[in-house]
Amino acid sequence: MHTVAARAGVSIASASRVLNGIGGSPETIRKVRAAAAEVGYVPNAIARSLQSQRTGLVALAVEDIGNPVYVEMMRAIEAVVASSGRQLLVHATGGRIDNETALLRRLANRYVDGMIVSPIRVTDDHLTALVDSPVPVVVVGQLGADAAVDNVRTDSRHGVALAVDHLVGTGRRRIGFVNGPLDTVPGAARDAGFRAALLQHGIPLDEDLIEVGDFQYAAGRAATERLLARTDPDALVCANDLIAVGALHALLAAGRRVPQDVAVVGMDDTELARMMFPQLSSVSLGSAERGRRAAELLLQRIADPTLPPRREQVPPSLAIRASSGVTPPAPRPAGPPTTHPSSEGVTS
Amino acid sequence: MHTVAARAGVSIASASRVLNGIGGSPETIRKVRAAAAEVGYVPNAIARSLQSQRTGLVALAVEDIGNPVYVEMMRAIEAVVASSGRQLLVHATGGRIDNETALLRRLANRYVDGMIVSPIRVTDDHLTALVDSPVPVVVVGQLGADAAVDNVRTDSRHGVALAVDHLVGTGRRRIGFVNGPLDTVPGAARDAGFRAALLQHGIPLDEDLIEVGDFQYAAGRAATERLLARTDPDALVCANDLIAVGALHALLAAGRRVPQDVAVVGMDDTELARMMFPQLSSVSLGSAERGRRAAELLLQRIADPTLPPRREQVPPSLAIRASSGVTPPAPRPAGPPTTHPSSEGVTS
DNA sequence: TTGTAAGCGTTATCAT
DNA sequence: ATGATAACGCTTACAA
Repeated sequence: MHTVAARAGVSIASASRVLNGIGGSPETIRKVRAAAAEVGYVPNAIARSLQSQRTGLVALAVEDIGNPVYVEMMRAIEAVVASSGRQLLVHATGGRIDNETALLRRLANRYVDGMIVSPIRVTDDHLTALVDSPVPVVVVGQLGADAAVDNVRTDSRHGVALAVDHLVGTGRRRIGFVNGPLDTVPGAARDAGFRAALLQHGIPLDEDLIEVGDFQYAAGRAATERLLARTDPDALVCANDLIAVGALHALLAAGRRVPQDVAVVGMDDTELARMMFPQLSSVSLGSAERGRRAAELLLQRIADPTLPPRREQVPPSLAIRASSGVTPPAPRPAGPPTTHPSSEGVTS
Repeated sequence: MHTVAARAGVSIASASRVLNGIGGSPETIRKVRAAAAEVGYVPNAIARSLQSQRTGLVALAVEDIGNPVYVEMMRAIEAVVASSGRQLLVHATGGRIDNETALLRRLANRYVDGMIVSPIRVTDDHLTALVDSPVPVVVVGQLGADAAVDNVRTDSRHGVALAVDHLVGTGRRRIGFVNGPLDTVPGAARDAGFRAALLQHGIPLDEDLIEVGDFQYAAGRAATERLLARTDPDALVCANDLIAVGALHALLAAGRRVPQDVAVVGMDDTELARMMFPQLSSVSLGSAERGRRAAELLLQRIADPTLPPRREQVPPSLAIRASSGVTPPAPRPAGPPTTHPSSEGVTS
């Protein structure tokens, strides 16, 4: 900038004005533009931000970008964020809470105009960092009732209940549950939901039917193998779709037919559920909708930081597909996946 | 900072020193720390970066985070980047080139210490932006031979040839090709590779056997449906794994058995290929390895910007699985997916 | 319209 | 060890 101004023979202020398109005589504009082009001037966004107190950047922190549920959430967020002229940056924390806190510290210190965070583990320390963030933060996921942060959640306990209701309603009684880690917020909520749902139906709890792994494909498969080695379920509720796909593999490898011998229901209702054979029934937790709302809350708060903390809730719903259908499916799936899965109902 | 210094009754410089852990008498340290805690001081990273000329951030721009190949690449990059104490931010461009250029302009202007970009379309304008970037940039993907940018590539033409060789070698003759858009770099390269490979084997080209869509699941399915409506292939090469999954659905829906009637080979060899029934053969383009190398090149260049432009190449390889096996598979897959797919060879 | 100068929030240099 | 003071690169009153 200094160089450009000198080269154009004008003051640094005039150069700045021209480069920002405000004012300047035709002659000045010409000279400055020429000088800028000659030296290949590119503005330093950091310096500009120091002055303007904004960056035009918004960040999203999730545990695992490999999980399609976060991809869907990200897409919904991106659409909203882009409409405000900002750009979205995503960071995968890998579930390492120190990493997440570090990110929060670094990014929230003004590198971005705001953040959306979807933590699966949340400590006090972490919560403090969220609340004290210098830039607006919106949390997607369960949070203590009194946390003073904008928050969009779903009711995953109810989501699990939907799955159990459906399975019980179609005659299943030995219902297994393949969950993620219990020290995570979603893992704990789903565990509680599963136990409550069985109780609701008067089905005695058999701990052998509950198995825990990570929220990932390989872990889901391994967990299901352990479960099958010791007991014999007629249905499996899985804490997310990645686990459900792993369970499907384990079941088929063990010679079980799905859904005839064992029905499978996943959670998150991602594209992955529709990609499988048989297509997976899955509980939608409204991830895209939660993302969209979180982004809107964030934009509102960026516009007006004095807003009181808000909380929104998106209800779960169940998409029933072949993996838990009551009619025996053909050896191979009958048709291509539909674009709008929830339109498929159970046929009985 | 100003406030903290005043409150502690010391100069702004002393406060800065204490907060950065350099020097200060015990008494000063105590006072400053106390003052900082009282007012809830958080450093402004933007201001710090203006001074230090670094942010500790590295960005990765890819077309579509929903594509598992980019997830794998991202994980490899993240591992390297994290080892340098930096954090990785990802941006999905959605293939919109203006978006990518805009991102480049914004981020590369010092918001990040460096960028890795994997463009699927590249215009002159775009290339200029890459070359002129104020911060180090590494490109993953094909680029003009003379582009003065660090570049990690694979040979996707050869990758397609591997697939065709394998199919021809197992007796297939009517080999179809479901590609992505021809106006993308990978789409064009794969198209050329397919045509060259057929020629190599003396198989006459039948344009009916070639179909084009997007690099996505739904597009792959639709493209395959169009192809099946007009001709009758005994094998299908797909330009990536998402397309291959779509093709699998279209084939099964049309009553074709895989691999007995139609063999299917995907590309990218992502986790998705191992998740399907039957498991998909796929050409690995070494995405994780390319990511890892790109990250290393970037760190080197950040450390020494005077380095000459470098170019590295990662060879493709073929993982053969059930979808193109010559032995008729069981109605259901025989076993669970293996962690290391390339160890599975064809059995005949 | 144009130039001077005062920030934006830090860090770093240099006397003291 | 500490305190002025000058950067860092830019924007923006305010005067001229």
